[in-house]
Order: sequence, then structure tokens, then C-alpha cells
Amino acid sequence: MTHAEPIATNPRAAAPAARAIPDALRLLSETLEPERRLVRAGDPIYRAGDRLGCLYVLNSGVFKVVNLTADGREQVVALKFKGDWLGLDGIAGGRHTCDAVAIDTGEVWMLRYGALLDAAQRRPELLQLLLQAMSREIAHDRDALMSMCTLPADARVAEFLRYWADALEQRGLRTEQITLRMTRAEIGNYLGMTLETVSRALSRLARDNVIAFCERGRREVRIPNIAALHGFVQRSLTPASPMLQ
Amino acid sequence: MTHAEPIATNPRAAAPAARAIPDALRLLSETLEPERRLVRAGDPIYRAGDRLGCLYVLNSGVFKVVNLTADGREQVVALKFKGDWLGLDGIAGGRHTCDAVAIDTGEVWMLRYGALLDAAQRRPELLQLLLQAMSREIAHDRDALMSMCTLPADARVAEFLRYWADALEQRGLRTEQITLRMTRAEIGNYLGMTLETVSRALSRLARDNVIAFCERGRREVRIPNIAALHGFVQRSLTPASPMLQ
DNA sequence: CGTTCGATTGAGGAAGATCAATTAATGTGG
DNA sequence: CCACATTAATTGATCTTCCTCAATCGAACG
Repeated sequence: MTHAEPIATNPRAAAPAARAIPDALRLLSETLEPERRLVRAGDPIYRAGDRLGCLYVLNSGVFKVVNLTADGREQVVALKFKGDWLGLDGIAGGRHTCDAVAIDTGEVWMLRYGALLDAAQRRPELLQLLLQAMSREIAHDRDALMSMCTLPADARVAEFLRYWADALEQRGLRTEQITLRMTRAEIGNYLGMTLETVSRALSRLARDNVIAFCERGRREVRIPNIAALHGFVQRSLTPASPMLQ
Repeated sequence: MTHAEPIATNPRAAAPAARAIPDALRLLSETLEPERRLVRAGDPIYRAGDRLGCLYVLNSGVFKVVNLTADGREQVVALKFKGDWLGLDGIAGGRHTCDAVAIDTGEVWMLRYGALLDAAQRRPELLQLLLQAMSREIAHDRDALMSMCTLPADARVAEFLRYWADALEQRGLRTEQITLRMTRAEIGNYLGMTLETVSRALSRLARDNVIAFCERGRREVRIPNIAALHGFVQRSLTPASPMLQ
């Protein structure tokens, strides 16, 4: 009885999701033949205010999406992985409303918005793909808002790690040991807390053996068991913490 | 010289936006002839888990969108006004992921998802309409997340009122005096704070003359000047409050 | 006119921000 | 390769904001 195998214990349930991203990428590749662009950590692919010429799909790597307000506030509002789209928020206004910046080496595919629109008119499966990507993003943003509003700081950090590990797992990538490509300050900015609070939360998670730090630096995190992270979140809810009705 | 007319002092700038919603509604009405449904405060139009048969567009009234998690947390994650769409988050999974509940009398138009998809394939302007609605929702959700993360409680309440008044103004509705159709508890739940904090924030806003309560109850709020609300938000940022870098 | 529900206001406490000091990585020029 | 400079992370000590608990008040309703 193997117990250390959380992935694909139920192949029938895992299979469709596991196939979804490669299938989507193949469809896009074949029907639109997108221009490919290699990026390294720190490279922006667009900036808030840029005219929306293209939408982007990640073939590999990790991106952060940074929102900025007129009054100078700046915040990481999303993380993007393989198969995710970038730039969807700019469709309404014809201009990008955020910065998109690579935080790891990777490859993005550029889809001319006009060409995509044309193709979507002719090919139902392409339209579906786009609508589903947008829908997924809306649903995810709401979950994120909800975590922000209802979870205490420690749980938010745990949830952040769980989400990251989960995203990698769904894409068939190594999840046992993940490299956070963000500083504590960036993580805190994303989660709405200070870098000190992030650091303390991580220390506590490590002390509780929910995560472990690896030899090389504290930027690499070992997650022996994703379910344990979820358990940690749940525990911070149950013990007398109805937190906002 | 009439001075109490904040709208359309610059007709060229205001006109396109002001026309956008009626134009969109007319297009939908003519091309899809949607079934219309009257609702009253408290009526749900769908529940999380329901199969996605329709998308909905508000012709009038106000809706709240409520998200619930497996562990029982429940939160208002969005407010919807005339011209807004409901149910977009359910496209990806084929099921609604939230409850949508009327908080005022109004009328929603039901669009069979399949029919909408067909029509969008044939009519570019309809496809654009749908994509723009989804894009706008993504952009707005990010702004909301950002407010949550970067603004202190008082400013979040001010921003909430500003957004509500702004939404009404954009739709050509009375904005001088608005009726909040949510309890303090609901507002607090939406903004990630307790009802007491909402109450205190409102009292402070009234004391600073940024808002005023009307004779009948404290559920009606008079907003003499929307810009003053924005000013209040800004002030809570500048005086030694970098708040998260 | 009492009952109920929502709103307000105050007092005390806890989570998390801020300030500050230390330690660990990373990078740079010699 | 090492000394040094720089940046990131950790940890502790306060202080602030906001939550919790509780009492009071007002409005709506039967």
C-alpha cells in the first residue's frame, strides 16, 4: 500500500484535467501558429497602458501580474503558470491595465488579438477555449479575494504555497520541492501582509513540519504533503475562529 | 449656470461610456430576445452548483454574488448593477460557482448559453460584447483585491461607497442620495471587516462631512460630492501610511 | 406596546504592523 | 578565492489597528 502518492490515485478523475492544458496549447499552436518568445526572470512582456495588440499564453515559466493605481500603490495581483493567459484584463479598454513580468525563465506565445478574434468566430473550440480561460480567471480571482478576507495571515501563506504546489502538480511538474521565485516582500505584497509576517508564518509552518526548508537557501521549500497544507488552513479556521460571520 | 450637475460636463468624454450600457442592452435584446424575469430583494437567480444553462444580464436592480467554500466560509464577492453580467464564472466548469441574489427589485435577462455562443460566432459585435464584459470583470476583481490588500478599513468603506455611487452615476441614475441595500454585516463581509468596524467607519465619514445620513434611517446615505470620498481615501494613504511598501 | 433585528458606541484584547538589530545569502572587485 | 558590500531573511520588542464582547439605542413589525 503506497501512501506517499497523492497524485493520480484516481486516474479517471485526474486524466481530463491533466490533458486539458497540453490539448489547449496544441490547439492554439496549430490554429494560430503564434510567435514564440523566450523570457528570463525580470523581463516584462507588457506594461500597464500599452496598447493591447496581443494576448499571451504561457508555454513555460512563471509570471507575476502587477497592478498599479494612480496614487502609486503597487501590488502583485496574480501568478501565472503554464497554460495560463495573460492580458485578458486589457480587452475591455483596449489597453493593458497591469504589468506582466516573468519571474522565471520561460516561453510565452503571442496571439494577435485581431487574429484570435477572427479565428474564434470560425472555430467554436477556440472560442470555448478563450471563454473558459477568462471564466477560470474570474472564478480564481474571487477565491483569492475570499482568502484575503476570511483567512488569517498564517493560513494565507499556507494557502499560497498550496496553490503554487497545486498549480505545478496539475501541470505535471515536480511539486515535492518548489522554488519560490519571489522575495518575502513580494509574497507579502501579494498576500496583503508585511514581509516580517510572511517570514514568521513560514517559520511556523516549518516548525509544525507542514513544510521544510532545503539546504540551499530558504527560498526553496519542500512540501512533503500538499494535503497537510490544506489541513493547516482548516485548523486555523476551526479553533474558535468564525472570523467575520 | 447650473452647478449641481457633475455628469456630462464634458459631453465628448462622457458620451461613449454613457451610451455603452444602453447600446449593449439593445443589441442583446434585439439579437437574442432574452426571456425577462422580474426579481425582488432576496430572490436568488442561481445557486452554486447549479448547471450553467444561462448567463444573465441585469436590466435593472442590484445583485450580490456570494461565494462559499467547502469549509463553510461565505462571502459577498461582487455587486452587480444594470448592464452587468452574472454567471460568467461558471462557464469554465459548466456549473455556477456562486450564488447570485437580488438585493433590490429589478429585471434580469436570461441568455441561453448555447444560443449566446451560436450568436457570438455569427456576430462579431456580440462576441466583443461578451469578451469585454468578462474582461471588465477581471480588471475590476483585481482592483477590488488591491483595495482589500492596500487600504485600511476606513478607506475601504469610503471606496465602497465611491464605487457604488460611481456605478450609479455611470448608469445615469440618481447618485446624490443612495440606499444601501445591505446590512452593516453584509458590507463588512464584503469588505473583510466586522460590522462594528463598518459602523464606526461610516460614523467617522459622517463626522468629517464626507457623507451624511438622511432623516429616514441610517441605511440611506447622502453623498454630496463623490470626489470627497476619493479624497478621503487618498488622505488615509498619504499621512505616513505607506502600508505594505 | 412589546419584540425583534439592525445599528451604534465603548472597553479590552489579539493579530499583525512597525521599528530595530542580527544573521544569512548574494554579488563584486581585488 | 577571499574580503567586503549589498540585499534578503529572521527574530524580537513595541505599538496600532481592528476584532471581540457587551451594553444601549433605534426602527420596523406584529
